[in-house]
Amino acid sequence: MDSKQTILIIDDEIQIRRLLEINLSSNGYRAVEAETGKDGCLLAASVNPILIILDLGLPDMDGLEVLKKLRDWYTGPIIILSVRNSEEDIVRALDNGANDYLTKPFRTRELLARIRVATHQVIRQQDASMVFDNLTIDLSKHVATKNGEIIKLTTTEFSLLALMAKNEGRVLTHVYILQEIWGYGYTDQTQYLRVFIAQLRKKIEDDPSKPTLLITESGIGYRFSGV
Amino acid sequence: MDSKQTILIIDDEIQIRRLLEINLSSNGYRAVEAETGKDGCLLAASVNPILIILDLGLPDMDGLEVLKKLRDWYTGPIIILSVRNSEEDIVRALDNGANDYLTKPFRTRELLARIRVATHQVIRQQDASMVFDNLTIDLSKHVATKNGEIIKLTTTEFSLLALMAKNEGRVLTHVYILQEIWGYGYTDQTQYLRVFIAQLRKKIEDDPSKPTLLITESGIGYRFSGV
DNA sequence: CATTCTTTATAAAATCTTTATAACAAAGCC
DNA sequence: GGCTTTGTTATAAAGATTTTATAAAGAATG
Repeated sequence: MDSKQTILIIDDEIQIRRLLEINLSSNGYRAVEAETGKDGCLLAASVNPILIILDLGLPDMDGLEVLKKLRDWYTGPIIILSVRNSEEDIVRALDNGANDYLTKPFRTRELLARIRVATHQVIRQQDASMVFDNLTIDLSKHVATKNGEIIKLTTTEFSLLALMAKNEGRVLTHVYILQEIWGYGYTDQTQYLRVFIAQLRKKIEDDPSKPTLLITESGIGYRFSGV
Repeated sequence: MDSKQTILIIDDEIQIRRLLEINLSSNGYRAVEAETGKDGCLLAASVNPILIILDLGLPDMDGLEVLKKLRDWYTGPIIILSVRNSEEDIVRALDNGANDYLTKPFRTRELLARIRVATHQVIRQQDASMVFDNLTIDLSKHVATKNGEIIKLTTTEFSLLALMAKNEGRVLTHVYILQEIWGYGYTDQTQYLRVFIAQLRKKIEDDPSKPTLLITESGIGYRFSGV
């Protein structure tokens, strides 16, 4: 259940990328790198990073153009890393959507602190709430309610319910669910799953003996039905 | 009261204040000035500025202390302006709630651009006072009351309560709370948290053994329930 | 010195894992 | 059809493990 936060680095200097990669990954982030502005824009769309570090001196296109292009859709923080030190460059970058501006050579620990500041202040609201009839599941608040009342769910129960609900209508196999919730070593522990499905049904079904939300697909797995 | 947005300057150098005042007011802001940390904290509470510019080298108290004091309740952006240029100072300020850090001498247009960035991205929390049934929490006055009577809370206790209440209904993980209250080096000191939650419950819950405000989410963290 | 924070110890509670057993359904056989 | 066999699922409950609550002692702070 590991989900490291991804930071995208757009810089053509291999040394800078290497340095950043080491520092970011040792601080719990996952670093994804792009050498050109074009690649950077494409990667940003596919990896959905929590933050982008952008060099202004790219070989293929002007950094400011990359910044504007990213800002067309990307709402997360963008930190500029550049050798350009003129006030004009800085002001222009900041006024075009950059959240911060550091000049090269930069200090690693300061950059990390500025990354913390930038990622902290943004409230990233994925549309994290799902509603099914009288059942709601709020992924960001980590809370589920039935008929308006909070249902007490353990960590594993909540993860399982969330996984099922996120795949509403789709049959998920035992193996798939076990992998997602318990991990790779547990794919043959079908009994765990049975126990937890029964547990969940007791908590969310109107009549646990006649489940309408967590449907058994015999021989295959389970399906969440939101109707 | 005019409609201009107020920026609070806390700096003991009259030249800096004069310079900032001219630049800010010619850019549509209203500048309010304080010479000491103490005055700054008081003024911040009374004028409710959209942004605070804080010098770290104040005569009466350490700038970092002022920053921490402000951050107990002030949720708007704080930009540090300081002659101190060491990485350690910068990182410490940023990790203690500063949104940006500029070294003196600074460039006016860059500062203005950074002010624009900071004021744009922050979603301002207006209400400095929160009411839950018979419990009230006043962030700016730094006071909590229960059934009208003031509850004596230590700094850490108050910060913890305020953090929980600000995120009412949301489950906050141990790690998140520890980071917010104690800082980055304390994410595995879950025991601290337990001790302080127990302490708080004794003070704010009707029956500490059956908490209704500070709810345990076993294996995850805690949740504040304002109902 | 009093207050607050940190650390330790231990009891209690909650959760997860494992086992046991019952229920059910489909398939094959007499 | 009725019966057994076989494979699958449901559920309760015991045991093991993890997590939490709380008091209290020690350290630091002012």
